This record gives sequence, structure tokens and C-alpha cells, in this order.
Amino acid sequence: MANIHDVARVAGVSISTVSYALSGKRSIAESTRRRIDDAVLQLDYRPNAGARMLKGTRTNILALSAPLHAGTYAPAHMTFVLSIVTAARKYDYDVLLLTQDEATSGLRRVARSSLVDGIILLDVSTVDVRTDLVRELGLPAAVVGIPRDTTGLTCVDLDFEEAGAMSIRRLAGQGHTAIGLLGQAPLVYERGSNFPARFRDGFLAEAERLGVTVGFVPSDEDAVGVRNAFDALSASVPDMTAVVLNSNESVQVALLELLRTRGVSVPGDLSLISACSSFDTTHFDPPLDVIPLPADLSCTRAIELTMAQLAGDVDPHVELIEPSYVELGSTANRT
Amino acid sequence: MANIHDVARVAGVSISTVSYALSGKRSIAESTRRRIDDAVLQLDYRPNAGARMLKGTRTNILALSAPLHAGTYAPAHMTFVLSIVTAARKYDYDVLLLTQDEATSGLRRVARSSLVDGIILLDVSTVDVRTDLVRELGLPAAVVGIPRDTTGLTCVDLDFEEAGAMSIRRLAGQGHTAIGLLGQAPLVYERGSNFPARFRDGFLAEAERLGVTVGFVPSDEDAVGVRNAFDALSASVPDMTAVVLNSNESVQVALLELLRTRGVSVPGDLSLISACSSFDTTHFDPPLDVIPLPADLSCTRAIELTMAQLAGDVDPHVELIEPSYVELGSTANRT
DNA sequence: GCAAACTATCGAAACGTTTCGAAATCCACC
DNA sequence: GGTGGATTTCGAAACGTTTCGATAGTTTGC
Repeated sequence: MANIHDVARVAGVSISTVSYALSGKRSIAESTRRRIDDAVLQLDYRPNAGARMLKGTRTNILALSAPLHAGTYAPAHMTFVLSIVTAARKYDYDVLLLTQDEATSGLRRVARSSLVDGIILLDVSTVDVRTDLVRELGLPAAVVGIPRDTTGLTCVDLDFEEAGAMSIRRLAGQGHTAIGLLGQAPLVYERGSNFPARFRDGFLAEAERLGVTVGFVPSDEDAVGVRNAFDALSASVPDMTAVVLNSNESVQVALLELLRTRGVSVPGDLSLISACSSFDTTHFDPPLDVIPLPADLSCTRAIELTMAQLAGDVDPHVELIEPSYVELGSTANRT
Repeated sequence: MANIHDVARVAGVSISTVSYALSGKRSIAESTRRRIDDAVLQLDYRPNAGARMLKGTRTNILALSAPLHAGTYAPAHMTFVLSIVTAARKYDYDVLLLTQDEATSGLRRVARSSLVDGIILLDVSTVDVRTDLVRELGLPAAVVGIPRDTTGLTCVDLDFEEAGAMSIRRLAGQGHTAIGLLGQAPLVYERGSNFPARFRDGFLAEAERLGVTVGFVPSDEDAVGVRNAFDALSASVPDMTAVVLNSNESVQVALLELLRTRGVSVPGDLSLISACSSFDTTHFDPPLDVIPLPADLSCTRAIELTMAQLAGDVDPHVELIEPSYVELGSTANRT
């Protein structure tokens, strides 16, 4: 494989000139630069990554810690991973994927061996060993999600509490006074995954503030689980006229199917909001109003913040992304 | 960060002794080794990855090209990615994730800069530019999936044709003579994703051989699509008594739901086989007989073959993994 | 008791960059 | 024509390993 010496020889200059021409850190005569560019092209030269990592202070690699817990919704998870990789590439960074057991131990390994310049943590739970590790390692890092203790951490996430409140405000504004919240699988809440809890808390707090009657029931993914959850919800909220769905795609599909068989019309009999969903609700029948979970925004911001830390001009802090509301006709004024 | 010089100083030996003690490539006195181990522990020393890559011939990093096409079933995809990472770690390899546009261009970039020792290609289609790139780059590589032209390539995959044949044999052996195949989304076949086609071909060929009447219909994922597909299948196969499902989880769930509403009992009225499924069918109602798609087997083997190529003792070839049949009571003898 | 054969350790080169400081070249100006 | 200041280029050190060849020190064989 061609190295910088080859390029220098072909271009008839010294290696330092080649290096400066490629990095642009010193001015190079136009004619020289052209000869170097030609040589690079001709030899299909690409700087050796190892040498670069060794000498330079940057490896241009980020570690992505992405464990896949039981109960994690794979498509959403995948979307986040993809968004991270895509965002990182914008800064010429590659992503080293650490999963499962390696999500923690691998973090220490790659950090201590100076393989990576920074760390991205996905799917953090309320209390997460990885956050301690990040603090200990002292590398630039961004956490997608908000753990309980955020000291010294840079965190980004959708403002789930605000999203919960937003869904209540929307429905209350339409005159609904009995609103249900169909949540994730019970397992998800037990595990300490924090965003469903944050959503629920925002939902309940705003309901209390506005004096709206609400109920909350977690739901399993299969059709039976959804039916049971919905019936439990109906029972706990008398005369329920609206339901907020903070659950994954299959639950929402199953619920729509259930309502259809029962002849419940949306939004005629029941108003529905799909909250914090990473999937497309426009092709549902009917399409559901949605407060999107913008994986790309969170991930782009996480990468930006990591890059800013690398440049040294940002202090640890928490950034919440403002939720938005997309109207698709699945809610109606209470008549 | 501590380097090998620090370890040498603390242990009171030269750096080459430290290196040999750690690599085990030359014998080291027991007492010296102990002192070195102590120093390593005390300093929490880990060899600098860049220096290692530069000097050694190995980077201990693999590139994983995992594009996510429209229509790709995310959970299955995720399972493969996870399996690759897990298998790679067994050989002390880390995985660099290349997705989307970078799945191809990034491959060249990381290979030419000697960032990776080898390449894993996921989700290859019948004709895939990435296979040409792999041939060009000449790095050790393994392809999960079987492209049309396999010359010079090392490929691993489930024997989908045999799986198709196996499903026919099972049902024919139970006396079924009119069997339907409910396939993936039409898009998947059009894109040239090859495993669904291979399954279908094996299915059709064996049916022909055994003189069984069959029909094939692709199916969209939503409830309506599944209903339409099933009805089309029923229409094209008169007196159909068995259906093979080579589709993703939501289609299978939707079909079971459909059959339930229609009062069709499984396997009483209709025998069902879930073919090449990466998900768990035991919690379905009823549980479905399954020919599993063993992501871990394919991926483990892909990694093994890449490692063998690194060691220089294997020639490019295709390996098909024998399918297995798991009986869970969703098929019955035709009465 | 001495050469031969090990064993344990060391020194130094090499891997391919980046970057600092200095040298060389050029131009303008007095 | 010499001085000063830019501009462009070069040489060499450094990054942290691995590994080759060499050197002590220790056995072994006769």
C-alpha cells in the first residue's frame, strides 16, 4: 500500500510538504499542491490510520455503547444507531460498536487503549454503570437519555416530560376530561429505562394541574396484552374519550385493530395520540396524531456536543429537545 | 496515560522484555513476569492501539457493512449485527459499523487506510456492488448471504433452498397436497434481496418434485396487506390445508389474528410453518413450528472464516448452513 | 574445566505519520 | 547589491509499539 514517502517521491517533494499539503496547515505553492494531488490520486494514497492515531492526538473513532436490553424495541434502537453513525460521519468520524456485555467492559478497553476519541451512550437507564465509567474515563462523551445523576455528564434527549404535558394540553384543549395513557411493557418501567417514566410523570403532572381525570396502564406487545391493557384502562378511567399511546408500533397497530373490531371509531368515539414514536404513523388506518421521537435530532446533537468537547469549548450539561406535535386527524373536540 | 516505558521502569526491565512478557512470544523468567504483571495492574496499562496498528500487522478491527434498506426487517437485522459483534469479540476483534451510503464508500476508506483487518458484508443482494469492492480490496472478508456471482468470495448463509424444500417435505409427509407460501413484502423480492427468492425457489422445486399443488403470494406488513395476501393465496390454491410463512414477525402475528377472527383453527383447519424466522414463535398463540434462521450460527461462522483467512489457511468458498425443524404443534396430518 | 547450547534480557530499528524549527528561495526596497 | 521580510520547502524528532539480532548469564556434556 502506498505511503506518504511514495507520494513525496512521485511528487518530487519531501514528506513534510505532502503532509502539509494534505492537512492544509501550512501554505503550499499552487504548482506543488497540484503535483501532490496528482500523486495522491495516481497512487490512491490514504494516510495510514495507525500512524495517524499514534502521532496525531486524534483517532477519528467514536465508541458507541448500545446494549440491547430485553424489551428494547429493535427498530427504534436501530434508528438511533444509524443516526449516530450518520451524524459521526459528518465530522469524519467512524463508529466502533459495543454491544451487550462489551457495552461496559469494552468501553474501558477501547478508551484505555486510546482507540477512540469519545464515547456515545445509548439507551441509558435511570441508574447506569456506564455513566460512572464515562466520568472515570474522562473522555469526551455524550449520553442519549437522562440518567438520574447527570453531574459531569453531557446528556441529550427529547423532553419527554414536556411531551407528556403536551399530549394532555392538546386533549384538554379539545374538551377531553377523561384521558388514558397506554404505556410500554411493564418490564420497561421496572428496568429503570427512564424515558417512559419521564413521559408518564409529565403526563400525570399536567393532568393534575389542569384537573383532568387520567389513568395509566402499561401494555404488553401481543394482541391479548393490548386488549387486556385497554380494558383495564377503560375500567380505571370512566367515560374515557381519549387515549395517549406511549408504546411501540405493534401495540399501536394492535390497538387500532382492536378498536376496529369493536366498532370504536377514531376520532369519533375516541381521540388518539401516538406519543414519542420513532416510526411513521401516517400509513396507519387512521393515521395518528404524533409527537415524534426525533432520533436524528438527538443523535446529531449528541455528536455535535462530543465534537465540541473535543474542541474543548463546552461544559457538561443537559439539553432537552423540544417536542413537536404533528396533527393527522386522530383527535377531535369532545362533543 | 501509562505507556510501555512506564511499565518497564516500574518493573525495572527494558521495554522489549515487557512486550515479550505481554505477548508471550518469548520465554520470560517467572519472577520477571510477575513484576511486569504487577506494574501493568498498578498502572492500568493497556497497549496503545495506534502504535500497535502501526507496527504490528494487525489492527484487530473488522469493518461491518450493514446497510438498512427499506423493507429490511429491523429486529432481524439487529440480531445479525449483534451476533457479528459478539462473535468478533471472541477473537479480540472490535467492529467498525458502516451503514447506509458509507456501507460502500466507507469500506474503501477504512480498508485503504489500513484501519481494518477484514470485512463482513451483511444483507447482500443478488447483485451487490460491495462484492466487487471486496474482491478489489483483497482483504479477508466474509459475506453473509449468497450473491449471484460468488467467485473469489467467502460466503455463509442458511441453506434457504433446502429450508424451502424441507417445509414442503414436512407438510407433504403429513398428507397435505395443497400448500400456500406467504412471502415477504413485494419490495423485498424486487430489490434483489436473495434469501426470500432462494427459499421460494427451493419451496417450488420440491413441490414440483413431489407433485404438490402450491401457490405463492408476497405480503405487505399491515393487517390489510396480510388479509389480502392470504385471501389471494386461498384463491390461487384450491382447498389449501397448509401455509408456510416466510415473512416477518408482524405478518405472522397478523395472520394468526386474522385466522382467529375467522374461526380457522391451527392446526385443525390449517397447518402452519414459520420458516426462516429470527424471532421466537413459542409465545405465539398457538406456537408455530419453525425452521429457525440462526443468525448466530451464520455470523459466528462468518467471523471464523475471516479469522481463518487472516491466518492464511482457507480458500474462498461458499458454506451453506443446514436448516433444522422445530416442532411446536402447528402442523397436523391431513385427515 | 571448557566449549557448546540454552535461557533471559536488552538495545535499536522500523512502522507512517505530524509538526517544530530552520533553511532556502524569492521579491521589494533603499 | 545588500538587507529584510515573506513565502515555500525541508530535515528531523517524536508518537508507542513489535521484533530482530546480540549479549550476558547459566547449564549441560564430556
